[in-house]
Amino acid sequence: MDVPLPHLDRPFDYLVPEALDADARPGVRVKVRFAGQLVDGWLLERAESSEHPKLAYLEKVVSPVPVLSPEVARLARAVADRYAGSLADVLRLAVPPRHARAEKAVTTDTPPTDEPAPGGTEPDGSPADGTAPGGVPSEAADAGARPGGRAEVDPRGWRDYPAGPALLRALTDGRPARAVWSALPGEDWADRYADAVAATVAGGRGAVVVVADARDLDRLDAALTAVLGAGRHVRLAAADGPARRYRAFLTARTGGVDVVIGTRAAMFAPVRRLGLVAIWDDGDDLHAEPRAPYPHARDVLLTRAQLGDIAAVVGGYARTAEAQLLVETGWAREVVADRAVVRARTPALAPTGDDPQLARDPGAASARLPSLAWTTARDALRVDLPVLVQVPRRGYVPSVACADCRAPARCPHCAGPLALPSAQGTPACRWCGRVAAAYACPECGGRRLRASVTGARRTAEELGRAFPGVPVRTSGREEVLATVPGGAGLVIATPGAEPVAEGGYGAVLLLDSWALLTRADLRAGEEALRRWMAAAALARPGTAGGRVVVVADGALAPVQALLRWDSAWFAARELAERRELGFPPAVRMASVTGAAEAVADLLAGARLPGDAEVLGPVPADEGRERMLVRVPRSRAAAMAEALHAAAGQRSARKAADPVRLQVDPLTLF
DNA sequence: ATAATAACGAGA
DNA sequence: CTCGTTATTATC
Repeated sequence: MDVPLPHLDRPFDYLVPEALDADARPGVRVKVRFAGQLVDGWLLERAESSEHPKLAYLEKVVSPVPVLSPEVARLARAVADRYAGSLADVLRLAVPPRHARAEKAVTTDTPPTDEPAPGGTEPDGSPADGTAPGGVPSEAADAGARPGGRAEVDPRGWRDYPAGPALLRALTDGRPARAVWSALPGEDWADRYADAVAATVAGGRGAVVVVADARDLDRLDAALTAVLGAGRHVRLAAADGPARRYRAFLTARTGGVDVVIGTRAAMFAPVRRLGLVAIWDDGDDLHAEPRAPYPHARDVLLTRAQLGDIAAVVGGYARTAEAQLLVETGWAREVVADRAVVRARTPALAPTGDDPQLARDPGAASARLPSLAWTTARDALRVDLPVLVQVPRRGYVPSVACADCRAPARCPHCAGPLALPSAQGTPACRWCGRVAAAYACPECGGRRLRASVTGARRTAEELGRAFPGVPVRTSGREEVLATVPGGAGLVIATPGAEPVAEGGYGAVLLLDSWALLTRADLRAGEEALRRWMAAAALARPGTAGGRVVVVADGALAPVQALLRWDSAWFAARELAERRELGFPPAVRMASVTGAAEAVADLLAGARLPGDAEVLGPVPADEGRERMLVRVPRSRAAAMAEALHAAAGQRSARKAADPVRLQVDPLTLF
């Protein structure tokens, strides 16, 4: 039933009139009379009988195309359960709005088929909750004959990773390998994903690959066309418009292609005999769906892999704490290069202290650049190589940190972030609301706090003046460049918009890292490292003259991780810290946001597991407030169920003011 | 939203 | 005890 009310989140039985018998197949959209009015719905299954005493008739079959495949229906239910949401909400995300003309064009020749995914394990909510078997098979275990004598796919660049060739063989053999892949600097990730998809297709299975934005999608699109040829895959992205999107969706649904790539809209794409799900750069916040129930593409894909014995690859230059958890629980195997190979591919990386000890050169002074950054850029330009300068976007969140050692200030009670309500006020926790009157920094004992604010754009403009005669290009929100030519030139880019340079950059400068590192965000360190690695990966290797300068204290952990190109180390550290503080993904959290009484009402009615912790309330925007519920991962399903049921009670008695439920919200404040 | 149903209270 | 009215709850 396509109504978002949580208390109606269950199937309803209807009689099928004779005239609709042929069209009324599972997966079609229908219209039914419900509570006196016509509402949209989904036909989930046909049955001989019903428990319900008096049934109404199906009013109409909207279209005979069974757009909802059984696999996706099952996935949607699991996702709704995980996120304390309704099936109808998830289906709205999973099946794009119908476009009649596109439907006519696609379905005239090919009817959809429903081949169940092979294997299949019991849905248990989140895949990482248990330690399911999986991982990349070892070389030895893989030595045997492959079923059906399938052609082996050349592992190409995957040879740089000891577990890489075995991963590709597993894909061709249709085994559900699960990999967390740390890409080498300079790696052509799109080519590697194209290889993985080709290996899957060679084994007669399909694939879904999700990337964060249109630029990454274009790159993957080109790589796949090169490897598979044209017409073997479709792209599915909301930005491509409703008609194209629905057309691509139907092409996949009807088996016209076995490979779907796209932005997060593609995470639910129906693919026949799905054998591989993959995500690139899972730390990018664009992977988090902003509509209820706010599922994350990584988690949806992993749930999908878990439900269907499907291989999964979570890849990026940097590793998230969530990916690290998959490795540590044994759910996935890591695919990383040997240290010697990492060293050979990494550009020369150096930190430069935060105090801008300005260079003697007048140019550097006017650009407010630390001298090392300036000389590094100058040297690269002299040998006719391009220079990338990464500057943070405007509007990052200012935070409160220790004035002496600059450690982010955290609440002594719940470890939430401290904020200053006014310039001269007392710091208060943004989670539990407690006032930290006598705050003392746990790192250095300092008692003074400072807000950190940095200018961003000006730096970029002044840089151009520091290197006269050098062409300057910018890539950012308004205009994102995909590539730049190889010669001397300055490229100023905001994180995520860095163009690829032909032959690689001679120098990469990472500026204003201060702003990234002190953001009042749980993921500040992880996010900084992710952005730095993404930019630094575009530099040439050190042996070919590539250099990277990060304007940050070399003693800080994220900076250390960058210098050693070891995000696995950082992710493990990050995860350990979150275990200690009780943060996701080590625990599961849910946020409940709304009018104060509504939030209190919902929580009062929720039969939460006994070990659930309730934090707050803290003020949220527009006069609403927010509470956080925290449970061990083993109680995640119970918490989601309890919150969903409580929301159901409220909607059943038509409680007026709405409450927003969010499981594992991206930002906790 | 709206119809069935339970709950309630006044008058016989 | 019945009827008429109102709160409650389920919605095939």
